[in-house]
Amino acid sequence: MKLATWNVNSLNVRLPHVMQWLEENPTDVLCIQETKLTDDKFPFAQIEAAGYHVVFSGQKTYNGVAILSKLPISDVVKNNPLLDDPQQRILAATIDGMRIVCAYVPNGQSVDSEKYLYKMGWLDAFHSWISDEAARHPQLAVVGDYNIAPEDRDVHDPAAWEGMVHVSERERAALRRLLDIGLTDAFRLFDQPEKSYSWWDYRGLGFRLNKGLRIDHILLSPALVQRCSACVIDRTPRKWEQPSDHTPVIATLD
DNA sequence: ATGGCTCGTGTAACGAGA
Repeated sequence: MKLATWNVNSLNVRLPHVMQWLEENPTDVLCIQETKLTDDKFPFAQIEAAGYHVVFSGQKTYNGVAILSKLPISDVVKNNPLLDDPQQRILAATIDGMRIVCAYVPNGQSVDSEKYLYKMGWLDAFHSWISDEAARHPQLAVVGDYNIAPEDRDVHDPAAWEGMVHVSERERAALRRLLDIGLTDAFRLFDQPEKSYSWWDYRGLGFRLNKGLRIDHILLSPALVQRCSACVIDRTPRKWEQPSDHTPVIATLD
């Protein structure tokens, strides 16, 4: 089965891209971030017509997450029960015996901002909750837009980005703590092309010059690592007209 | 060089994203 994550930067704008991408790339579970839609405006009918079950949790203007699945979805949890967070950034569900967590980690804006403190506190609570989920669910996948580039090789210009939000040591340490629970970055299970990124700035020819960051991740528990035979980033939809600034990451689980 | 582009909101700029 194929499990994918994609920050679509407005599902209202990107629904045609999602539909086209799913047609061309048979995917069993797709986790979406930044739907930017209240639940009453979520386009569930179009998605169901394409043969998917779907659950979603959104709000006005910002954030919002969804899980699309060919197989039925059960035991849905919205948000981290350990954090009182008005922002809709987390959706967890059980599909085909796997526990799937779809997460949109806060951006953080800049290391000296209030939003950075919110990001760090959010990640701390996320770690506590995911520890519980890992203990409860041997087959666990924690996927989404982490807004953290794990290592310098995940950054197009590490010198220019040193200490900045998305690459700061505190953020990287928070991500390593998640891995220390027993999760593995599926992308690094395999040989990958150099300069592989999942996000490129809209400005300044970011994509054409491959000035990107790898900040979208699929983290797998040991039982799912055993099943994982591939993990790739699909740059194709970033080349389409009016693209999201992120592009899908896909893991194959046998 | 602090901009560069794209969203939603709401119908003009502005905040946010990364």
